[in-house]
Amino acid sequence: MTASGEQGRVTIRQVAEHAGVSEAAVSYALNGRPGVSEQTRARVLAAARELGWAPNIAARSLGTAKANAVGMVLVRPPRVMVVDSFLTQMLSGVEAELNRNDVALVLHLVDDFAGTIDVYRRWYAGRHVDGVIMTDLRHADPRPAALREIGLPAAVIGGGDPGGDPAVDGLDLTGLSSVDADTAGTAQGIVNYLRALRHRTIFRVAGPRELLHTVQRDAAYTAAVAAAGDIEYRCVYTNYGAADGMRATRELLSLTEPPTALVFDNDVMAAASLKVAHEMGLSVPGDFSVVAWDDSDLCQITVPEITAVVQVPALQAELTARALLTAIGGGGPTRLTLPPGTLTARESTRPPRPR
Amino acid sequence: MTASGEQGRVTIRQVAEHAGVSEAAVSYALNGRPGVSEQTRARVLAAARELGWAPNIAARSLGTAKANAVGMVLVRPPRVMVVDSFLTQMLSGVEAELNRNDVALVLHLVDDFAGTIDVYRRWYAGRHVDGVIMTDLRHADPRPAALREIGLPAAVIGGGDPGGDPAVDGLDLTGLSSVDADTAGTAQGIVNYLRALRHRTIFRVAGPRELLHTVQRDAAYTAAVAAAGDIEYRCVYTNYGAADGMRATRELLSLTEPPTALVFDNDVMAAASLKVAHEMGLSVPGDFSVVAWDDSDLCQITVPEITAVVQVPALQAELTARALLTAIGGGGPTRLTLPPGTLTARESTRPPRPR
DNA sequence: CGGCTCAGGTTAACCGCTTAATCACGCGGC
DNA sequence: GCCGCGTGATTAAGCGGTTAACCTGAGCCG
Repeated sequence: MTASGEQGRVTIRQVAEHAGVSEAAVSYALNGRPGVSEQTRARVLAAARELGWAPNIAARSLGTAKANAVGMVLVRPPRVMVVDSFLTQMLSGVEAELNRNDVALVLHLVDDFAGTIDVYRRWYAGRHVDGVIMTDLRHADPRPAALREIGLPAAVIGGGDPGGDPAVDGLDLTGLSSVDADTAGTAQGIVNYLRALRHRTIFRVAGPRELLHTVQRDAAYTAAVAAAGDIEYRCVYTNYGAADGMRATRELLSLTEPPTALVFDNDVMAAASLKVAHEMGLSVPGDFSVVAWDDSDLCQITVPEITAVVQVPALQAELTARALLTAIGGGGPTRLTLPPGTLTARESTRPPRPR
Repeated sequence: MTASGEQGRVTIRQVAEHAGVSEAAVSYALNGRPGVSEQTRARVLAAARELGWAPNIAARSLGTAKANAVGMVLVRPPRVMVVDSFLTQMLSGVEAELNRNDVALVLHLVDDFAGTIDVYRRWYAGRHVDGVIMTDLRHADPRPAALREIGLPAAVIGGGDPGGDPAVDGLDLTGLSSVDADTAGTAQGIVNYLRALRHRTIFRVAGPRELLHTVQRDAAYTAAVAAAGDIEYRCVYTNYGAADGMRATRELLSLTEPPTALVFDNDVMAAASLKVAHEMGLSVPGDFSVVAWDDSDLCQITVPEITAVVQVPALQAELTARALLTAIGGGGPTRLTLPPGTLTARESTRPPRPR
């Protein structure tokens, strides 16, 4: 702290001179390794602090063959609004864990999904990162297999419920870590809630079908509806965007047998549905109820406020990062499931109008 | 591509053997440097491709004393929704430019603003990055001076209009690069637009006062209003959040002399104001008009749709990244101003009700 | 034909840190 | 009194590139 801003960074050598020991001793001392007495260790530490030394990570990486960094490749454009909020929460969670372990986060945006694997390959070959974190797993996603082939440790945020059938998902997560929310539980919660309000026709506006995320929810809803036994369920897929949400909502509400409740895979589409209701002269929750899976401020600035499920992506991401670090450290892969999201009832849900 | 997944990465040495030349020749060839014939260069390149070689960045960094990376430190939590969208757009822009130059982006989130400078210091000392990109400059922000002292090249997204008075802003941007939008022009555009609609009382719900961003807009609006000469202007500061926006809106609309138009520093607050209008039994744009500075999907899913100013943060960020790379490369600092944002008129603005 | 130049290559030092191998030395045991 | 041993240190060999300095031979000139 004292001596910064000088030309030429402080190296271990200067610390060694200053403390009157060899460079190796400094290295041992600074890394908390045996081989030096507590006394010299203290002297070295003092010297390092005094000179404002910080390890040259390039040198360290070269020596240890570890990058002390993990990478994330995102596909540009990062979809839409909500997802932005999701993204920042995830980054926040990931970083929380990485910081704790002095591991850096390298971010990379690619234009097309296909480019992702090339980046992984380069990262591996160049020892750029020690592992990667993935999100937005897709149906038949080539990344898990590629990473296994490359030999790069990886963890995935929302990787799929344990027990997800590889044959169905088109992917094999062997060897990868993953942390997922309890999709089945959440869907059940939503269905039960609406059913308790006496809704029997629940339609869903989902995300893109390619996303594993969506497919998982498909399965979860289907199961929940089947368990209830007396509910009519139906689903259309979208791209998560506001315009998509509006189109889908219009379509579903125009059916001869319209639903009494609409559930959305994100908050933006749920909010957009209110505009459609307005257009069509319908009232929410008078004519139909609305539930959003994924909460945000947005759900509270609409009229009516939207009933939503609260998830904690930051925590999920944090645990994923932890799992990755364990895997990098040689521990086996972790497979974790978080408790279901909790539903916050607001103004957009109510028993259906008796007919 | 062919030979990946083998144990032990491919080094320059193996490429050299494979091509039948020395390691140095390989280095020259791969870096497009003179010293090898076109013929051997081609042979080396072929060998490298065939073996799937990629430079070990640690080794390269150590040799060249360049990290080939730039860093961004963000303060957690990343404020709110909109800003999330801003963030992703910025990252997208930054990455676009960095990718083009094979420079990595290192992201770091800190809990308190104060920690930022320590990170910069460590990054510099450890040659972690060659430069940093800043956002959200504050009044009396300590970062520019610190970076200058440390000697780390830096560029700031939205750094302040050239001509901004250091004495006023409490900061000195000497030596730093910055790319800003034409705040003055944008404010003028908004004021002119509303004035043309015959609004004479325009109140503003602004962001946090600590942000330079907000202060710049203060100056811009004040100037625009002064130029018009016949407008009553007034401003309250918030934290950008939906709740803040609602509170501020309520406050301003409850004045004995309420405004006929409200301008907001972001889209979330503008959207939230519609809810307040609803609460108070007022109509938009019947009772007052609404303009958002910063556009997003959000402005199009509300009823009425919100008139907004479109900015291009991605471009701004991209140019900032470019400026940083130039600075790192030894070029002088760049100071750039982008054209004003363009106003998109939607349903939330209309001439005021004659009284 | 000797010597100079220059393109095309090679050798080896170095970047800063890690770590295996080595060493000095004091001490207890036989 | 000598040997073996453990402790606390040092020495030196990499890690995988970059690059200054040096070498070699062909081409050219006077």
